[in-house]
Amino acid sequence: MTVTLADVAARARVSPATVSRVLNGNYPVATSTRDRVLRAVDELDYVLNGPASSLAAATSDLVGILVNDIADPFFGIMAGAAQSEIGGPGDGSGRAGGEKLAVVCNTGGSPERELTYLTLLQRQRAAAVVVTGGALEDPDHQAAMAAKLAKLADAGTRIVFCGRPPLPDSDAVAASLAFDNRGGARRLTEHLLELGHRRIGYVAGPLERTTTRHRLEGHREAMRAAGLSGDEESLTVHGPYDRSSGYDATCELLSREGTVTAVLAANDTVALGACAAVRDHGLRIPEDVSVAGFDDLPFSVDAVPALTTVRLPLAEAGARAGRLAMGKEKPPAGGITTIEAELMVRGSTAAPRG
Amino acid sequence: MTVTLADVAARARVSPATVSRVLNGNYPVATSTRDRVLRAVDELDYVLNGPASSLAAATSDLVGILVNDIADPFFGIMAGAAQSEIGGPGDGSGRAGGEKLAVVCNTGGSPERELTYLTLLQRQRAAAVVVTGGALEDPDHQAAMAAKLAKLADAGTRIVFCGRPPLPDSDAVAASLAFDNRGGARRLTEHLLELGHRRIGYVAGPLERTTTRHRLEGHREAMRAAGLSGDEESLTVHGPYDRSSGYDATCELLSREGTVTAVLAANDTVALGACAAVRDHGLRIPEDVSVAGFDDLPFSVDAVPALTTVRLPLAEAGARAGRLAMGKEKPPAGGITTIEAELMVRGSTAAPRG
DNA sequence: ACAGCCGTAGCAAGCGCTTTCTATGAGGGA
DNA sequence: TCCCTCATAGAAAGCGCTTGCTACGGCTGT
Repeated sequence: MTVTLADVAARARVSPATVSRVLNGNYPVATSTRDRVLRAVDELDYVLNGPASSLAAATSDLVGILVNDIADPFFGIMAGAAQSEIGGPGDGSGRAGGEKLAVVCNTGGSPERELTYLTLLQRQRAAAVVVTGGALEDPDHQAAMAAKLAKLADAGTRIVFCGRPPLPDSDAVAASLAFDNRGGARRLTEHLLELGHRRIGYVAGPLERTTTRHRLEGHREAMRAAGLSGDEESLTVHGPYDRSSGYDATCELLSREGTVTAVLAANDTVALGACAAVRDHGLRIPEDVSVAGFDDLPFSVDAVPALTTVRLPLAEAGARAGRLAMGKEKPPAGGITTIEAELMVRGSTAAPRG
Repeated sequence: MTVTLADVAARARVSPATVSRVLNGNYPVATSTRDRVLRAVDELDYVLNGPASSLAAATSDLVGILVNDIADPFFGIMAGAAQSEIGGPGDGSGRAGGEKLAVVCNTGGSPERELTYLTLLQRQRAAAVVVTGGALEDPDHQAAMAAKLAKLADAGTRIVFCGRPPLPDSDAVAASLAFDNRGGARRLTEHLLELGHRRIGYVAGPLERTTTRHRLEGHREAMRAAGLSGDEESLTVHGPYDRSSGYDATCELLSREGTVTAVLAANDTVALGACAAVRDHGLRIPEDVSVAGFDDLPFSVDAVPALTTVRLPLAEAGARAGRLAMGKEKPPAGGITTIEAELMVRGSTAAPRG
């Protein structure tokens, strides 16, 4: 029924070993032989049996990319960029050689699924894994991750973090690309402070995520530096990284006494919800309330008014992570790189009413 | 170095066969034996060798999801929904059993990559493949796809189309879920006509895609039914499914003589670009120009004004495709289902000025 | 002219698992 | 009491491929 290596060998009148070597192209094969084999492959429409070959060679061409939420462009952009660095052809080159199967796995932000996917990839003896997105700050989960990653690394899987802080005390991760969330949030807050804002609400992400904490810390650093550290608790609301969370949190912020003149959102999606809430309260942006986001996703420039935010070079980071995963690029010394975040000042922030 | 089935067997003092059976759970094993084996698995931290097991069983637990653009939430939402139906635990159930590895592959809209990914999945003997997104209308590519899919189906891979028109003359595809793009576009256009618009610009997607054609056809049907079929060519501009295409096309539309009073965009992302262009021309939405999108992506409701669009039940469709791929749900008779599109009238459309 | 090499190709031994077929022991019916 | 049956476990034959080692010519060097 299905064509095997042996069939190709028979048709090309060579041994299976030779066919294998032609296909893998790492052993000298005479040109005439090679041509004969290739022709046979073509004529029989032969497709290598991946499991068999992975078993025999003890390696596979699977590369996994873990994301928290595949419906969120934040991850989509990184994953897409990584995938194009990893994927076989289509990146311009010819047909032969390192055709990796780059696949993205959606954890939905769930720690169990994260671990499960890692196990599944371990099962498949994945060649590499790119883990994106902020980590959970639960020590148990961190330990479980570290253990799992160590095992993967042991088995020869190259591991790269992208947009995720490095794992402490672990040499399993070949390279970590972390965004400067803290610095970005600090600069964003400083921008607001310079405009004259003093009461700044902060709609934070879920409590137990590193990304959330770093951004919040950056924000508070700036506030503290300006001598404004009193109302931290009452001006911060936590919620998931989605629009409705931004809406609800902003409603709450606006209803508290001593109303804020600006709202900083955990990310651009949350900011969109915040904008809606501000408007539904009959307030104008930025005249009555300034709003800012984080990430600079493509839609942010199209918000009305355009969203002031912090740009994260998602595509570049993803591409770099892809290259690192493929071993096309050498990891930085120490394995850790911090990627700068750039403040994008646009129409949604202005001086508070005077 | 790495733990194998035999190691587990030795530790549990049973034969490898028994361990295998415990792990696959489809053969009677005494409870005491099972417990012993499970304990050994745990103690040794055993992880099944996927390739080996796929090779021996001639099946794998890989399920591929092909998308055109992973950075586009249109695909992200479908893929995410499909993936949660397919993925192992985390969907609430316990630990055992059908833990499939649902992975999404990003074709970037390139026909070659589409085919390449299909080959790669064929190599891995994927259990199922979900193909999303509109198809290319190139006969050569369609034929190549049909051939490739036939081979996959032959090898036992279940194939499901999601948001993609059925492949003619092929029984390789187990089920096709197609969106009613034509009907949606028709109703959207009718809405505009009822408001009194007569000169309606259409920013279409790339020429050679089924989605583009169907939406355009629906639009023109409605126009023709209203006796407005003269200016079709001059009122249509084609471009990719992205924001800048919407911007550029709308600029062009607005600069042509006999300016349009409404712009219909190929999808919501394009509509965002269209809105920006309208604004940059010093025109107001919807007072001067109405704008409408398609898909009803999450951000559309947050546009200002909120975007009139056509809702496609992406999550439902994706989930259903996932279930079909898993064989959890029986394919409809004939294998083809058309999914209705719902008109969402919001603030971005209104009657043209007087 | 002969030994030694290099360039190629084949042999055969697994890789780690699944699964068919067979073996064994404990009960139960006659 | 003996045989048959059911429940459970093991033996062993692959699944299709890779790769270390061996084999075989024809060349080169002396």
